[in-house]
Amino acid sequence: MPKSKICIRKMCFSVETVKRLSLYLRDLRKLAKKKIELISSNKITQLLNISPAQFRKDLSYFGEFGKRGVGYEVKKLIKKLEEILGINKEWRIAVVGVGRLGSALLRFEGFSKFNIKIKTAFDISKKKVGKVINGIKIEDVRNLERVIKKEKIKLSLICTPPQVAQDITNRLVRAGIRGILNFAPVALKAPNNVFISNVDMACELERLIFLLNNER
Amino acid sequence: MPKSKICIRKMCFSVETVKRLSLYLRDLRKLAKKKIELISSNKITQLLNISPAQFRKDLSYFGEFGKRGVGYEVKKLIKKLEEILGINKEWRIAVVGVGRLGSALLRFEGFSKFNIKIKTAFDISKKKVGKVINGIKIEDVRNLERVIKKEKIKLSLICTPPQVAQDITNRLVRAGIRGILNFAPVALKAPNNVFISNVDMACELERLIFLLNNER
DNA sequence: TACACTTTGTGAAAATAGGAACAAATGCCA
DNA sequence: TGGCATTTGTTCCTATTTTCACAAAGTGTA
Repeated sequence: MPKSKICIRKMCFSVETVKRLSLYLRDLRKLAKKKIELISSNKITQLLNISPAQFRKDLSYFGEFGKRGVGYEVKKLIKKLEEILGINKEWRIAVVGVGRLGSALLRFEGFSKFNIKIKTAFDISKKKVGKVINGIKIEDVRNLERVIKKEKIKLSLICTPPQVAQDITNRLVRAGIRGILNFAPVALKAPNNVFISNVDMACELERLIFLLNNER
Repeated sequence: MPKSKICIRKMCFSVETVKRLSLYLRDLRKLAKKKIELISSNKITQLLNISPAQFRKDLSYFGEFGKRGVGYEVKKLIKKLEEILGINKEWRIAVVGVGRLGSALLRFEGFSKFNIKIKTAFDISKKKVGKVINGIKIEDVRNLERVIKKEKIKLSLICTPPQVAQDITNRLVRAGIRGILNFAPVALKAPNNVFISNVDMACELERLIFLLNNER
């Protein structure tokens, strides 16, 4: 499988670049909080374990944001990154599966920083349907297609058991979803124009165990 | 920063290889459940969006596990992968921070598949300390070092607010922890001999938003 | 203005990862 | 047994990613 590449402005870069942009943005926000106005590529990458050249090259795909001999204006760069990432406008998302993880996510306040608003949630259990968590009403999963279409939601989190995740994916795609963040431990299939990203605790833990187990 | 590499048996491979091993293992277990005894590199990678050559190369770092003209014995390969990953023996871990995510993890049954046992949990809140969730007693975070050392725990999950995650990391390292799975949205610093892995919802979501925002 | 310092942006080089392709090994069937 | 069909393990080549290194551009000072 070829690594996915992204091409805009006649240049191509990898998804890794995009992930790093998020990291930069997070650190820049911290700096802004500390009232730091100017930062060099050297300083900002010291904390992140990324090389300064990488930082500069990542940004270079999108334009010139620094001033030679000076560095980068923190506030300005934050604005630019928010623009590049697309989080300068609100994104409404759905959560499918209101188990322990799903309900933790419904209550998670951190999303608003990225202009993400959980608009609706779905579950199959009679007990949960109709309940309201953190202002979000839990809908019957049978109405998934209808609600997603009506609300024109384009992004969804999947927090269901792995056995039903693929079925949910198919239904989400049919309903017009274009991006899925999958927490279920299963590799999902979807058309090429639907982006899937996996949060996989198992893999990460196993990686750590492998490393501890294979030292020296 | 150079990409981290792992070298054993005179060969070097990337952490990506290790992550893929986890994916292979997961699929092999599914096949075993379906009573499938033999599988080819072609078949198993079809589901995973990985090339057969990649699969074979990943395995080749650790030995020869297939039979030419035939394929791989599912059960045998599962055993081998468990051995390679180090999950053939029990790993006891700690969870620091019993908020919504932390308590969801304490109740998560999926760990046992990887021979992972949450041995202890820590929190700062008086309300939570002493409570037992899913058989796991919540300890006062002030006793972190003592308990970790006494129980000889080597792996920990961090589910605290980001502001305290670095301080917790420092204390865990002092107590002898060798691997950390970090859920807090912050880049943690630790000595080179301590492995850190991040589960970063924010980055993943931002990546999806970027992709949706930059189509065509 | 001249000169010494910084720091960016970027083309070129180095390092890394991925994939095609094929010899070697195995099974099957006539 | 011989020939054909599979499929692995591995080499070599290609593509991608990261880093190096330096010109260009800006600041500060005398």
